[in-house]
Amino acid sequence: MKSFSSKARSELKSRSGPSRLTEVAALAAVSPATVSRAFNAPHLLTAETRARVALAAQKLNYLPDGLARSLRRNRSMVVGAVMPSLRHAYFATTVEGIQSELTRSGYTLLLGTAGFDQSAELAAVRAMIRQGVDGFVLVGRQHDPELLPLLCAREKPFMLTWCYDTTLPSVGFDHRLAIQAAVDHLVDLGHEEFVAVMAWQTLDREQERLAGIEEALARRGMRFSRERAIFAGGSAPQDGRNAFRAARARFPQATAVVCANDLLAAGVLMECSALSLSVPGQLSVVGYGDLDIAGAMNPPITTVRAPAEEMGALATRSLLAKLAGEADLEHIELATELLVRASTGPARSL
Amino acid sequence: MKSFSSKARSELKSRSGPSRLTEVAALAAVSPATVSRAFNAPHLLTAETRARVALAAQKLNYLPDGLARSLRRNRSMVVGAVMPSLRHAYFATTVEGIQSELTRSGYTLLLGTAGFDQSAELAAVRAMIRQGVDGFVLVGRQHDPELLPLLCAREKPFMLTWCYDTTLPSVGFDHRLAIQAAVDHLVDLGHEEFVAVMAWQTLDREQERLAGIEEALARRGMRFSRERAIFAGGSAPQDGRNAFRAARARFPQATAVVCANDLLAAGVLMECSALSLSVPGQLSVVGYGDLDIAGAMNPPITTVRAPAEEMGALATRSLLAKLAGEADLEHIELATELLVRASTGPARSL
DNA sequence: CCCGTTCTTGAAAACTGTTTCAGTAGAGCG
DNA sequence: CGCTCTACTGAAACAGTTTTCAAGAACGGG
Repeated sequence: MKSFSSKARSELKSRSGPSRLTEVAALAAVSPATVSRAFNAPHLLTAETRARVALAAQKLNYLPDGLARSLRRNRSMVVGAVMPSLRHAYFATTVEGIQSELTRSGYTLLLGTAGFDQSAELAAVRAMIRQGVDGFVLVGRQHDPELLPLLCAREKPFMLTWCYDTTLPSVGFDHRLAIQAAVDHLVDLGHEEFVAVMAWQTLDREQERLAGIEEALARRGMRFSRERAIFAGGSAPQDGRNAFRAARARFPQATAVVCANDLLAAGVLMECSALSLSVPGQLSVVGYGDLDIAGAMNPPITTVRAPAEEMGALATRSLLAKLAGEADLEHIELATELLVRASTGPARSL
Repeated sequence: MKSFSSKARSELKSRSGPSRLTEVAALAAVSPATVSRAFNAPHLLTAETRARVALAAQKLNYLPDGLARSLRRNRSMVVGAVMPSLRHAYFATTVEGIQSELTRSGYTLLLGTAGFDQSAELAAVRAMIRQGVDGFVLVGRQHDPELLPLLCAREKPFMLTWCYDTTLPSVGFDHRLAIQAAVDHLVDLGHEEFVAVMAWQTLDREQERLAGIEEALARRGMRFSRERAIFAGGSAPQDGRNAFRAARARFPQATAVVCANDLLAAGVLMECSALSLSVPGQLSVVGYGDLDIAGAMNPPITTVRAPAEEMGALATRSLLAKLAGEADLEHIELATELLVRASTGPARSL
């Protein structure tokens, strides 16, 4: 005991903070290498040594320093995700999916938000590379031109979510097909005059949706002119409300409104209620994304369910597989589902 | 040129990955120390050396390794946040507040979700400590008993959000006062028979709200029995709907419903609409939190605005100040605001 | 011209684990 | 008993920075 106390005193050198590997080693009377093995390759040690180390570690409340370990191993067990925003439940839900999959495998999440700004996204990715993340989960196909080269140069595997692409590792769904289900549904109900309420003009996903609307109508022999798409410049209910007012001013005869997301659709419904327009009696409205709000409105909104959480989870699983050196699906296409609710009905007879 | 190429070749040793500090040093023909200074204390160098290093770094596409730097500096420029969930816009918004404040100061965010489970929260914090985060932003007052001792032992500063406490570093508001504003409003409208629709029985915030309801009524000479609080066991609209159905079965004469959050309130409204109960004609409903959904419902829900983003931002600012060694406010109390909308009205005459 | 400053730079130690390599002890076998 | 083989452990190198200390250069004052 005496030998220990003197040893410990010389080791401690008045250090007070959290304990180091070497202190555990000293207390357990083994070499640092052995302590390291006790944590990383216990099968290499005698049961007795292992127990001694475990006891010492516990006594000192030892937590290995992940930075040092990551530095040496060149592996940090952290993955980075950059989302446009968390205000929209869409992406927040995707983050939940990422999280749950990561913690299952002992990984941690470094999160950034970039607010639909490509250079902010690039900056976030750079910062994360410096922090040594092992891989990335990103959103969408549109990025700063420097982004993908950077990821390649640093050999950081990544997965894209919210888009399906055969040339890039991605998990998503076809925004075109998804919205076409909604449009088809409206056409089946006899609608002929459409307007669209979209969020951001510059976003690729929005453009795809728009193309989807055009295509679906074209297939049924109708024409959708791009003027009939109003860009709200935001995706809060109030934006939808304003956009719909503008749309209605220009196309009063429209009987069907296709919205780029459920918040916009909720705004449209609010305006309808203010105008005493009956939904679906006089006007049918479809949303996109299946937020809580869609089911809660009165009437509940017909919408397309986007597999937000699944995308996060599957992207992460695929990424982790890649990190583990296993081959895994790189291009995953998920299905969407049209949820027919009470905001859509037969076209009013004119 | 010849001397460089041979030098470079010997340096490179067939390494192909991203470049190191020493490689930059070699290319710029200076010592590693100088390169380090070029990044961290440029004023110590001649303009000429600085330029040479900058050029070399750019040529090699050099990004400093944050892990090594953090290890040496004992400072990672990462802060950790553990939220109960991101599905609820409340906490997602708080994360946004944290994020924006962090990026402003060059910090990065390590995010965890713990789903209202204290041991999961503890595990997340442990993992983050291993990853070397500099400090924490957490939610609420209730934690695993080991959590705070752990943070103290590791000398990790932290801030609590969504609670106001004079003994712990925290930024929040008084849940009691907040809900009392709503209750007072209802009493002013002549309501006497209350029920409450709450989410989780075990949550401290819920208990405070409940206490707030009791107190507000007591001050006005009324008594609120705890049986009149129904715990939905969740906070989706559907949970609120079910809970309200149960509440109504037991207290059919109630004219006012106080909900612990807006999603629950939305559910209550849905059930009312299904029962053809007019709101606010026959029943007044108040929510809590000012989610999008509250303003979008029909009628829009009277609710108490919770400063979710501000809490995140202020907590972060205070944390960063502490990390910078500056003293800063440790106990910040924010105000809430009652948003009177159309879901509340005079008590129906019995 | 010499000495004390000040400025700029480099050498080497440090940060904390991991991993390779080599060595020791014990077991098994002839 | 000696040899080989295996199982376990330790010494030392290593990961990529930062930082301390000291040395050399330049410079001004006396």
